[in-house]
Amino acid sequence: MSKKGITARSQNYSQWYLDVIERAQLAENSSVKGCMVIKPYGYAIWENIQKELDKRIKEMGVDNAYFPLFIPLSFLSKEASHVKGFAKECAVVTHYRLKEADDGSGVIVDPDAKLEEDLIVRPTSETIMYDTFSRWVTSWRDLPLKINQWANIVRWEKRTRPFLRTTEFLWQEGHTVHSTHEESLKQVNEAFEMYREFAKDVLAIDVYGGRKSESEKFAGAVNTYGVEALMQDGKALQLGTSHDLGQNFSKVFNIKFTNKGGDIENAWQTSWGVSTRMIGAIIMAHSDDLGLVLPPVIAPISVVIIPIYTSENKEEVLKVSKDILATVQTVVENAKLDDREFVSAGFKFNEWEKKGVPIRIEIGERDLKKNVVTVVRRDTNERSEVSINSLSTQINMTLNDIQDTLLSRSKQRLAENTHEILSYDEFKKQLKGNKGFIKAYWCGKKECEDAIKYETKATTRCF
RNA sequence: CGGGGUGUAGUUCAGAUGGCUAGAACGCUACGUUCGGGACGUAGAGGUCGUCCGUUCAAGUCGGAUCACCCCGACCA
Repeated sequence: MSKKGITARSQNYSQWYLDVIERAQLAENSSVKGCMVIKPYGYAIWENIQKELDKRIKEMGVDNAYFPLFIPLSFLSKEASHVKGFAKECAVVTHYRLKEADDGSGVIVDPDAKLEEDLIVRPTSETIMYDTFSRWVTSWRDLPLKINQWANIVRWEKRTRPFLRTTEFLWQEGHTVHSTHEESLKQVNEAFEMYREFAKDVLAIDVYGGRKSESEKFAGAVNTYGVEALMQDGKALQLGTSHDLGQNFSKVFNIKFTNKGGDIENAWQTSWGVSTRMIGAIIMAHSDDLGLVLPPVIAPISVVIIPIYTSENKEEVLKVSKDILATVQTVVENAKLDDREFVSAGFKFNEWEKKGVPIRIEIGERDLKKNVVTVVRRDTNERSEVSINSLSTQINMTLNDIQDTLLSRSKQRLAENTHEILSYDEFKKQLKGNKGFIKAYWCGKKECEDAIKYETKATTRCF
């Protein structure tokens, strides 16, 4: 056992999850209850997720924009089921100026300037965006309108969990407006497929996708399609959702356009999003008892080089290490040489292991003699000696292989937990008290034959 | 909102039945020796024991109140 070990998964999965976050320095609790501080290393992962996702969003013809953090309370109330779903978790701003106490003590006391209309802090941006869209859309020529925003949102959940459910979190929300339902449905599917592929190609997580049940669909949507991943403890986690909003919002926010024939119609809409919860999914899908394991595509550092030297050969080892860094950087930009002094090599091994760096290269006396370097891959912890000549190609291959290995593990896990097709009643019975395995059911209705419904408690239960 | 728990150093915690001039580990600072799996030595810095009130010659320790946080439920598109 190491000095400050991480709790084993088998012992306490929930504690293991928290330990990995702490030891990998991804995030920590803040002074504000339910809100976490995302530390530089954790944020770097988010930035890589953003980079990869933003590219794919733009490929769908979607533009980025930014809308206000505050939403007039009356906006939220316009769509009946929407307000019903979100009201309970909204933070509300009722006053706008603090004032100093009259006694001159400088103490700040409660404000007395009451807002004319209360503002809520956005729990999602449908309403504030669609109010704007109603002015942007007047003709069929304005459609489709496709907008995405990267933002923070606030949902006052009673219980929180780092990355999985926090009071404030970061996400991306796409909102589109179309002239026909057929076209908006296509968009719902396109976003859904984008998430599915993103999970596989970038996060190396195989997902189960399908239509969410009536009770789990988005408040205000006609239908919600979700992608769910299976974690190592056998529980499911919702990664992303894509909503068919029908005309529910366009009717109450007056998003209307004049069609080619000169008639005025309500538009058809979609919305879809993924959040920082994906970082939680990466942790739970890939990591082990030694710490974080990151898929190379989103690892902030994909190769770390650790020189091992004594006072006698320090100069030489450092020089070779710098050369190796240059070599590795010809194939991966984000390689790093850890040349910190007064920190032992063993400490460095441990630290980068906890942080999930996919490949570690060790360079010491033994390697120099043989003209090789020692390469250790994080996913399997296998060590091998690689000659310096073939290093760059070897690194490239290994990174690809790590990404593939993580995905195939994830695939296997999902396959082993085969979805059972059950009657709705049987499904409900089994779900009750269950850990939250993904289980699919067919409600028996003809119109549902093509989209088997599924439900999971993963997003509604903490572990 | 129910049930349980905890507030003592930067962090994690120890301090039965009141006697404290409040400790440990890790972390931190300085110097030196180290460096193939979390190094070591020496010297240091660091605290109104969550807050308020009470009991007592004496409170980290006992009582009351209050605040905060954590866990288990309930709730959670």
